[in-house]
Amino acid sequence: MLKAADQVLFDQGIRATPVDALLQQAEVSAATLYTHFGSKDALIAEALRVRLADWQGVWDQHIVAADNDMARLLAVFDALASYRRDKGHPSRWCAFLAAATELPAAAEEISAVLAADTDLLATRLLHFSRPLAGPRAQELADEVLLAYSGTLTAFLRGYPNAPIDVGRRLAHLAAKACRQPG
Amino acid sequence: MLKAADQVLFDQGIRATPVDALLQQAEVSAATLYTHFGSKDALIAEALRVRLADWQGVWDQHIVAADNDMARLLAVFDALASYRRDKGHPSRWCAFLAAATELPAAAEEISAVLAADTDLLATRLLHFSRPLAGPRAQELADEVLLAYSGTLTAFLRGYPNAPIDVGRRLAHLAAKACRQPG
DNA sequence: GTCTATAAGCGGATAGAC
DNA sequence: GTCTATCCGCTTATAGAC
Repeated sequence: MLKAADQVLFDQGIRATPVDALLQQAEVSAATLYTHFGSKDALIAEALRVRLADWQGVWDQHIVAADNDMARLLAVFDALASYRRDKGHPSRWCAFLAAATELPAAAEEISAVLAADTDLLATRLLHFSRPLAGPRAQELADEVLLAYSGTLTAFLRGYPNAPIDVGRRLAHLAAKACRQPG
Repeated sequence: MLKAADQVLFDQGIRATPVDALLQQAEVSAATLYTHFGSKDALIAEALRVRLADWQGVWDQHIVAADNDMARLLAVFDALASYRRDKGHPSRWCAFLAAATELPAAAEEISAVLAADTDLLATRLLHFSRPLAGPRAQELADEVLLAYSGTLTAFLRGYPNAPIDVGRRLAHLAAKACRQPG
């Protein structure tokens, strides 16, 4: 059920997907969904929570595998590539940003996950920016987050090609600039 | 009517806004909307076309005002700041990207405007990248487009603060790097 | 717990008068 | 061309049997 929801909701669109489509995909019946989750919104929230946990796990692996400060900062781009590659059904772009756009008056339960995603990004990128940029760590973290968000949005836009490479390049430049001010 | 549509659709959300809300905002009646536009989708498409034309005009002004190659490339960020400042009701982020997310199976009329926006960005940024980056112009244009998209998405994410400054900084770095390879 | 069938409400669109 | 009133379909959610 959750797997089906993740696949269809974030590929076809959250609001564009009627509950019936989820039921059909999961091969269960309406009553089952509503006894387990209570509402479509609650199902969305749960699917987002699962997704955030999965994504964090993939990112963790790439951080552990990185062997220097620069690689740890840029691991977020490698993790994104892995996450999308390993997932059978890659979402159209970013499920969290899609939810923010499609559900502007989302239930607290939903917006909390979006905030958690942004917070995870901001916190980790700042952490990994410190050894590279010292006092300019916040500046660097902001730049990398922007490059990362730009990469995600490039999937939605369909342009440019190979957005992960472009975003990674941008982040790399930003990191080098903070080491060599001017 | 179009002004009301632009304000409400792209601030409250396209799908989240019922036709009734647009009618109330514009102080007209349902029949009026449907005789003039034919459908909600057609109204959305027209609002997007108007918005693209306005945006292009603002960008034009900032290009003309720029007095060197670097300023012309970065004018897109100044134009974005102007556009949002001068608009009474700034949209939540980018109307075109919002439409792409909210209407995944959009009518051709709508997706054409999105394609036109991306095309305008890609074409102009490549044009202004040439004098700065020469053979690496495409590379630079991709990077600036990514930084620009990241800036827009930062409005949706609510983070980082001052996204236009961050995006502009990234684009500037990318341009400098193309002038000084390595 | 899961199914079938159905209720309740909303949103987009239209009919017909003026 | 605009309004009032209304229709129709879709979507979410529930009731009641098994």
